[in-house]
Amino acid sequence: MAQSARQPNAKAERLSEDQIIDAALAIIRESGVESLSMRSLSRQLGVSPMAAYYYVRDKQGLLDLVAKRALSAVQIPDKSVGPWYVRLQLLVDQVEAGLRHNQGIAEVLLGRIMFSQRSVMNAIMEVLEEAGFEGPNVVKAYALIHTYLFGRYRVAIEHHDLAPGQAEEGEGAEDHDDTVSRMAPFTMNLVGRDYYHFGIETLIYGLRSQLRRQDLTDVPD
Amino acid sequence: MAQSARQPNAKAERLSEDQIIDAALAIIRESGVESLSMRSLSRQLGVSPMAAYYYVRDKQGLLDLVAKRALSAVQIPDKSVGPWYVRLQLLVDQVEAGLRHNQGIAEVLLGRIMFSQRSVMNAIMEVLEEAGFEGPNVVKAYALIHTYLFGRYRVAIEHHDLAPGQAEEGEGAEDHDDTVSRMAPFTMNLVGRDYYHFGIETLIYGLRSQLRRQDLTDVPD
DNA sequence: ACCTGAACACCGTTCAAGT
DNA sequence: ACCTGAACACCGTTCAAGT
Repeated sequence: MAQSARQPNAKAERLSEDQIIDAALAIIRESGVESLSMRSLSRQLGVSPMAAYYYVRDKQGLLDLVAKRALSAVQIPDKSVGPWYVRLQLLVDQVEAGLRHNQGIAEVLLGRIMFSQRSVMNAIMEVLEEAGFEGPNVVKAYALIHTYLFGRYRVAIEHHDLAPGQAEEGEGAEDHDDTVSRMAPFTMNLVGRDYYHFGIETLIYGLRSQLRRQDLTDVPD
Repeated sequence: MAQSARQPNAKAERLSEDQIIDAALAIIRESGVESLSMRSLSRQLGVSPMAAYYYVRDKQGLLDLVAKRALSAVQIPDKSVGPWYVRLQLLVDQVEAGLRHNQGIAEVLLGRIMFSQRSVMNAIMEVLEEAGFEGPNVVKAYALIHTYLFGRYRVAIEHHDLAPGQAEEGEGAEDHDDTVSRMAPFTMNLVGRDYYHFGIETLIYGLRSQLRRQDLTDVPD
């Protein structure tokens, strides 16, 4: 702290990867992923638009760093803690906590299949293997979980919905009907904790059914 | 056909909503949603950049039209065709067919919760109600299906993956290791039909488990 | 009614240059 | 080594204007 001549609360003289990630996360939390740009990042950091390019190859590289940070707290549960579905639950709960804490980050991770935190992906797949999934089914089961975990944040961003009665027809014109929002409580539900639990629970039940089916049909004919 | 003086294979003199949708779908199918812009659309149509704005309010309006068209062929199955899960299967299979035929369109629909083809959403929710889901659970079950159906297309766009052994560490530098693609068959699987069927099957099994649980716990205490 | 053109405030990225 | 500045090829959208 008293080591060098750095100003304490102003910005540091040199950038660092951590500073860049912090700035990016600040933007994402405040205004959403869609307003994170290389240029808004540079503004946040108080540097020139090109400064961050010394640390990341391109914008995708930035997103990878950010995604990695968001899931960095996830701990791989020990085999002793319980059966596979309990450990699976523990893993996805931690991922969900990371997503919830960094609102808007799920968007980034959806298409990247855990490029950054591959260890989390591997842990989930190992649990699935121990559960009894084999070969391509391990990947399929993982991808199903992945899609739900990261995809659900993209669903229903919109609030301004029309009344459900009136369907399409009519040749255009501005239907700016403000009869709005019998749908609003609907879209609300989707980011809530009970929806998350319902979904994960359903997925795990479904996977267990798949295993039972697999056992029955796995006898060589 | 012989009615007016329109040129047959050149572009028509006046735009129409249908022409605009066709042009947008052509771009999406050829180069993906990310390269559909109001400007690329205008180039495709051979008109000025602002021409389409007479027909749509903004880009989101364009995407709504496109999404609606992609699902326009979906037919609501009659109640006589079978139990709820069979009709659910029929519905989602048709949606999937629409998505498959218009590669890249799922992206658009994921965040819009069927803004355009609400009838499909309603049909699915009705089936779920007949299955035995009640109140908020109908929406939760629908959202789960929705997320899988439209979200899975966003997963694993990337092909250039690193070897799975080597984890992170090291202070940067270009790891342009071309040890690539033990992951490549993985990303391939995710757009295949068998992955789709595995996912939907698992979801339906899971939903059936939820119904059984619901029946057991629905007794007033 | 239907479309154009210029303009504004943005993007990501390359490339040469500064310290 | 670390950052800047100018430039290029893009965006979506507004607004006034043309036919």
